[in-house]
Amino acid sequence: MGRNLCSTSTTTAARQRVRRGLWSPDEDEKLFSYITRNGVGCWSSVPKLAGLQRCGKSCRLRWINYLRPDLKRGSFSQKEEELIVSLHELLGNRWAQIAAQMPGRTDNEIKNFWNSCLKKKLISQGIDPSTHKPAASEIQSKKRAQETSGSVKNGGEVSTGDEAKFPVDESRYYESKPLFGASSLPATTQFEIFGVGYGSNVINPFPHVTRPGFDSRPPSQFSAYAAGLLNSERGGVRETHFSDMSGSRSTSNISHSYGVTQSIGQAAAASFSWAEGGKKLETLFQLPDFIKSQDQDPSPWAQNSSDDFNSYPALSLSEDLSGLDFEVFQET
DNA sequence: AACCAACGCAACCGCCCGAAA
DNA sequence: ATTTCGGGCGGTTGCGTTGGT
Repeated sequence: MGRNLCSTSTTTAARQRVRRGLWSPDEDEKLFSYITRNGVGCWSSVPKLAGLQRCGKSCRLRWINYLRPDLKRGSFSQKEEELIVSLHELLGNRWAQIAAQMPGRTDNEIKNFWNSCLKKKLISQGIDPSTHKPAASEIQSKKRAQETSGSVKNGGEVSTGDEAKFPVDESRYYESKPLFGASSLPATTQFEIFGVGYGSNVINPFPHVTRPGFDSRPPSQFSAYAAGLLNSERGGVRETHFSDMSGSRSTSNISHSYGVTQSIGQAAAASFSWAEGGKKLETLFQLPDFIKSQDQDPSPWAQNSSDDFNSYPALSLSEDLSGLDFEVFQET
């Protein structure tokens, strides 16, 4: 079986050829610029074409987990937490599949969140995070409690714990109810969900950074733009390139800013910002005016700021979206 | 102020799979 | 049918940050 040099080669020469470790702002710019211009294609050729001394795999990960403009970022909401738990119960550690149901979130992000927070939270609630059933110790203590109270069910047997009382929302863990409806929404509606889903948290999750021309806009504009970037291979955006490398520097967070010119001749701006300490790069966008807002009427998601994910056909969402043409771009 | 442990997260590793040669 | 290659995925590592002492 073939092996990717990046991931498997252990020769010193091979390792010396590619850079490793944290990405520099310059590398991020190069990768972002390249992908924005050319779209996602053959990752193995990206480093060479983009002028990077990284392996293609590293470029791919950097794009998917960090540079992609449609990433939500920011902390997970309560509803997102619940959705992750529900999906994990269904899918197990299939993070990519879970991420596919959560636009704007990456598998890596969800995986990290699960391992660092949700797992512990479930354990603290007496739930075994791998089975989503009460932990053995919890069953034992419950059994003891029932025995002492004299209200033991089923002759004192505690088989699966399904009937045990538990200090969590039982319906979540013990009912085998379907998580998502089987209905499918019209494509336009799904696009709105997609847009708002991406955009809801995109509105400057980093309040210390000012994004002129962006923060005042409806989120779906950003979303539509982001979707177009990702969809460029399919013709959503035929050609997008950086045209103005006249960066501006400030003393604080904004280190670079660039113009992004669409093939139709209207400009958006993207800028890279490094958070305090220079450790984290944020990709920021100033959106082109030509992108029409698709959610003047709030979408279901927008209306439900409480994000009732269970109301939507999330299991089929990603597939449905893949077939969309993102007409918002073609309107221009 | 200095030290240390815990935590969070970006990045890497290694394996698997499907497509192409 | 077999080999090679590229991409995707889940698991793991390591570093920077944060909070407590």
